Amino acid sequence: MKHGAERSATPEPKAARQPLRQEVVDGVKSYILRNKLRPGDPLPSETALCEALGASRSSVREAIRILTALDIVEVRHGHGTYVGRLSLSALVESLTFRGLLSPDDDFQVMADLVEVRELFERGMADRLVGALDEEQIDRLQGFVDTMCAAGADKGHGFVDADRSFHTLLVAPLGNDLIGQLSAAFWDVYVIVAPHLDVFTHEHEASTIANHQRIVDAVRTRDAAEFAAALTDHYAPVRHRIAEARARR
Amino acid sequence: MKHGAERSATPEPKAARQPLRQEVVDGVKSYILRNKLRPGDPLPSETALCEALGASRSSVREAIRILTALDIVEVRHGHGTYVGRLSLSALVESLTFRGLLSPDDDFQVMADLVEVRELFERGMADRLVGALDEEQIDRLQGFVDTMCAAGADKGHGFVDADRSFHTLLVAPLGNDLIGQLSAAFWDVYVIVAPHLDVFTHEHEASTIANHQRIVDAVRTRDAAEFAAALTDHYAPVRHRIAEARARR
DNA sequence: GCAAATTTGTCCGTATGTATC
DNA sequence: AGATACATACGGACAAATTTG
Repeated sequence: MKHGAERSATPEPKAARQPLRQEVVDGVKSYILRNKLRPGDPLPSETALCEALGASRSSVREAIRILTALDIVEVRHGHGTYVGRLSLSALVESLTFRGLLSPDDDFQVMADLVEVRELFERGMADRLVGALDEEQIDRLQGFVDTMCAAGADKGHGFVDADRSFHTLLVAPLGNDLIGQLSAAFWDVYVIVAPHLDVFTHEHEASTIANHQRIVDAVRTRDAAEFAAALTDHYAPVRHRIAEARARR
Repeated sequence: MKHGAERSATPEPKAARQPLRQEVVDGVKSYILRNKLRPGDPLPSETALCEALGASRSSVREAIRILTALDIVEVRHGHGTYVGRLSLSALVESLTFRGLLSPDDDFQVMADLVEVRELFERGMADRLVGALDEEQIDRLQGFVDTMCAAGADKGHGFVDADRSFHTLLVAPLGNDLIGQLSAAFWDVYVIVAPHLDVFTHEHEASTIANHQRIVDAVRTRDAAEFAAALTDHYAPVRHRIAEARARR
């Protein structure tokens, strides 16, 4: 025997042994938890992890790749490895690929996605119209104005403002998960839609008008009007998806 | 020069070049999309991918690790690599770690999680009481009966039935994403809660009673009672989290 | 600005464990 | 049981990026 001579701690003669890289994954996770590290904190170098965990550099590197895919660690070339931001980037990548893969009725993924976003905002309508303060409403108005001015920008400014608008809209709930999920789904939609002939920038004027209506409803604290405005905002999106689906 | 002699396709003299393994990641993704593969379909072996994409085993293997973390590919030792199931397993791992990492008020993650699950079910109450057919309601009742009988089982049968109950509850929406997110959040909760001294198996009797009430409300197609039953079901969970938070 | 040191990125060769036929 | 194909793991070497003296 030359390589995997001993697994030191646990021989595990019969039980199905997990790959060594998985032990490294767990080891790095434990290290972060044990030392109560925060996103951005430095981690030991690859060589240090090798001798600390008793694995070769290949195994350590593969483990690090897994952890980076989950945004649990972050690597900077020639600099070092650090604790990641724990974002939902893995969800975005996973859902994006799922959206691109589906063969015939792939649009179901997109429809589901938009429906959840609408559910977040409509389901929290009562709390939102009460929780948004004047300063936040002004910022919402600012994003609407930006969308108006971004007609020539060909998308960049427009979609960014749209994303910021909906992110800020659910922010005062105090539920970070909802905000991050909403943003993640928005990202997936923007990436996948162009590949499916779902035209997003067709009716910019009406999209802006609907956003304006949402702002007005929030400003007057009218929950019913707020919910109605959301319905009218998402209906065209739903319609465009159904339209593209019918084209196949 | 010996190793990175040529990047064949794109020299990219000035632009910030991405790591080779990322090109392999994109290459495998493109391969799956190009050939319209489905979950379970076989992928080329590592050596085949090496010459096809012009990369070494190390780079290919690291790329595969990234793709397995996202459940885009699945590897069976000594057998081969296949298209993965595209589940939300990465979300579960990511959120679980986030839940375990938080320093002082980590319970916010758990509270957010439960709130989203409740939002899914309460926000869709109207549609759910209409969409669930008799056969599905009978199966819901079956899970409640299982929870009753699983008192001695010490959790295993109990939690499984609980998971199945809520998964089936949102299934008739026809929105797979909601079902998978709901299940993923449930998994995270079950994994993280024990580490935070959130006692889940304390009031089994009342938990079962609340599930029974949900079933009864669905059977009589009473949306208001259904929503009320959900509130009473989730209130204790929320309370237990707040209770554990107060203990610190 | 330069050179050295540190750290990650990539490659190769080889040996081992695992599953299929 | 043997043969084959495949993934797993090791160790060493060099390339590229970054920081620092």
